[in-house]
Amino acid sequence: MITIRLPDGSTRSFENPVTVAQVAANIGAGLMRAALAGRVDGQLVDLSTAIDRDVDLAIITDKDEEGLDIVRHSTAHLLAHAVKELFPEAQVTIGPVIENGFFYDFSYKRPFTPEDLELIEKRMAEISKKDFAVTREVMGRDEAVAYFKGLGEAYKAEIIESIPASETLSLYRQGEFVDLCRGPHVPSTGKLKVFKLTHVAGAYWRGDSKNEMLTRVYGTAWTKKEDQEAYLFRLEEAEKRDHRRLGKQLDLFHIQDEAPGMVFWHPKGWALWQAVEQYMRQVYRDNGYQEIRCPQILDRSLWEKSGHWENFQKNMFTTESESRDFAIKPMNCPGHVQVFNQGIRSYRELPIRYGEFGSCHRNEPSGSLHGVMRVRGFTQDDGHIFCTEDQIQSEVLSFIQLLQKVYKDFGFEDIQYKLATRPQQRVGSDEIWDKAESALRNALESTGVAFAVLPGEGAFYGPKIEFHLRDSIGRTWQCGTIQADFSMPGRLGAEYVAEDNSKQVPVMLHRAILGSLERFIGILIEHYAGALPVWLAPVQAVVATITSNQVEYAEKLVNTLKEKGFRVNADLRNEKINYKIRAHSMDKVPYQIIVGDKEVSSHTVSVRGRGDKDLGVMTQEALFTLLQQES
RNA sequence: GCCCAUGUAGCUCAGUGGUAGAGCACUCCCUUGGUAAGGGAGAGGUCACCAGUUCAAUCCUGGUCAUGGGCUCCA
Repeated sequence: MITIRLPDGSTRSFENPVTVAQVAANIGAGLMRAALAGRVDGQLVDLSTAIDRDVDLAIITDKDEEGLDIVRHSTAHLLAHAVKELFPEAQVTIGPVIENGFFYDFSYKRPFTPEDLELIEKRMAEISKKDFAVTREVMGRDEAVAYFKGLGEAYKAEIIESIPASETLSLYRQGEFVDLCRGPHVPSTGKLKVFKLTHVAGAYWRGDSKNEMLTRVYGTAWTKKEDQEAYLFRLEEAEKRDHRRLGKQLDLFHIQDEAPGMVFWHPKGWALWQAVEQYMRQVYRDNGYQEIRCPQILDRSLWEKSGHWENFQKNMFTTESESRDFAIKPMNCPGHVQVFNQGIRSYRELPIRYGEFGSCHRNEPSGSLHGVMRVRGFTQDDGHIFCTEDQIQSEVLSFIQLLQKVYKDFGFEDIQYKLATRPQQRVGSDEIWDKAESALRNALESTGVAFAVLPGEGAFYGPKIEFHLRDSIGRTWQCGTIQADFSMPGRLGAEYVAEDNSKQVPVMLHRAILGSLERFIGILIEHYAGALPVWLAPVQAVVATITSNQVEYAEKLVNTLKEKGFRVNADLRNEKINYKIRAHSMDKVPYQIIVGDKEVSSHTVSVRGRGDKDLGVMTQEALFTLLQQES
C-alpha cells in the first residue's frame, strides 16, 4: 500500500506503484490535462515518474512558478529540436531558462539570421502541433558520451565528459530529437504553445572569451498568451523610458563618435546633474565628510605602487610628457591617500572622511559601452574613510543609514543588501579578514535588514557590501558599495601615530552611494520615465502666455521665480495655448503656469500640474509656496 | 575585445545602380487663439568615413569608425 499526501494535507492510497500522471488523473481529469510535472518530497520530477513508496506529492501545473520554468526549459528543447531539423549540421550545446524566457546556444558554420529565426519559430510551432511525447531515458556517463559522439554532438559529449563517470544521466526524447537534460520536462510538445524567438547574439562556449563564439538564440515563453502579450508590452514600455531615447527627446545629453563612452551634457541635463551633485555635496557636509579635489593625471609610479599599473594597464588611458608616463586616473583612492599622507596623522583625528566628485576615466572595451550607463569617462560620489580597525563597524553602520536616507530622497525604497566575502585570490591574513567580514556583517545585522552573502565575491583587498536598488519597473541596479581595504593604505605609505606612539597603517573604507553619477542619472531618468520630481527637474515650470498681451506680466513673473531660485522658462511664442501645453507636457515639465488677461488683471496664475492635473487659479504667493514645498 | 545587426535632414523613419523623400522640429507670413498639434510658404542632406567594382555607387564588394542587442570584463 502506497500513501500519497497532497499539498492540502489529504492523502490517497494506491495498491501498486503509480506514476505522477496517474495520481493526477485519479484526482481529476482537469488536473491531468493541466499537469506539467510533479514535486515528490520536494524534488521536481516528470509526470511519468513512478512512485513506489509513501511520499508528499504536488502536481505542478501552469499556475505554479515551477510550471512556468518547466515550460520555458522545454521550449528551449523545442527550439533545439527545430534547429536540428532545419540545420542538421548545427550542434547543440546548452539551453537554460533565464528571466522571462530561455536561450539555446548552437555551434553552426554561420550565425543564424533574423530570417532563420522566423523559420525556426515556425518549425517550433509545427513540432508543438504534432504533440510528440517527451520521454525520459537513463544512460551511464560513458555510454552517453559515446552516444552523443555518435550523433556528431561534440559539445554535448564534452559537457558529459566533465560529469563524474559514476553518474547516471537522463536523456529526453521528443520525436527524432534527443537531448541530455536533468529535466523535468512537459509530457508532450503540445503543451508548448506560447513562445516567441526574440533575438540572436554571440556567446562564448562555456562563457570563456578564449573559446569559440557560438550562436545564441533568445526566446520568451509563457503558459498563457495574455502573459506573453503583457511581457511584450512591458518591453515596449521599458523601451519608451530608455534613458538614451529620453536623453535625446528631453535634450539632456548626447554622445558622439569623436568621444565614445563620454557624455556631452546639455544645459538641461547639466541642471539635473547639478541638482544631484549639490544634494550630495550637502550630504557630505552634513555627515562629517570633507570635500577634496585631486589631479586627473598622475605619474605611472603611483599606479605601480597601488597595483593598478600591473592589473589594469590595458584599461587605463595613458599619456606621456618629457619621457614620463602618466595615467588619467581610473579611480580616486590613490589621490585621497596622498592628501591623507600630508603631515603627520594622529589617531585622535580618525576617522578622517574625504569625499570627492571624482572624475575618472577607464578605457572600457568598446563592446561594453551603453548610453550613460556604461561609459569611459565618469564621475563618482567617491569617498574614503581612514579609520582604525575598531572603527570599521560604526562607520559602516552610519554609512548604511546614510545611504538609506539618500536613496529614499531619490525615490528608491526597495534596497537589496549583499555581503561579498573573501575571494580565493586575496591579500591579508585570515585574522584580518575574519575581523573585517564580521565588522561588515555586524553592521548589516544591527540595521536589521535582510542581506544575502556572496561567498568569494569580495575584492582582493577586502570584503564589501553591495547595495542594489529596485526601480519603478522592477529592475535592480547596483549603485552603492562600501569596501574595507587593508592593502592600499600600506602600499601607498599611509600611517598614523597611535595612542602608544607606534606608527600604524589605517584601514581605508572605499564607499560610494550613487556610484557613477552618469549611470545614476541614467537610472533616475528610467525610474521616473523622464518625469523627474520638481527638485530634480531641469525645468521646474514654464510660464506660458495665452496671447501677446500677457508678455510683460509673464516675463516679470519668470524673473521673480528665477530670483527665488527656481528653474523656470517663459513660453511667449505666437502659438495657441493648446500647442504650448502639448509641447511642455511632452517635455515632462512639472508645472505649466498659464497666464491670460484674467490672470493679469487679478494678479494670479492658472497652474497645471504634470499629468493633466488642473490646480486651478492661485495667487503668485501660493505658486511660490507650491514650488518651494517640492524643491 | 568577440559575434550579429544597424548608420539617409536637428528628430523619427521611407527609398533607389542613373541629380534624394515623408512627418515632426526650424525660419518667414497669416492668425491673438483659454488647458495636449490653427493655416500657408520656405530653408535644410558629400545618404558615417576610406578604398574597390561600374560609363555611373547612397544602393554592390572590402576595410575603418560609431551605435544597438548579446558574450567577456567592470579595480
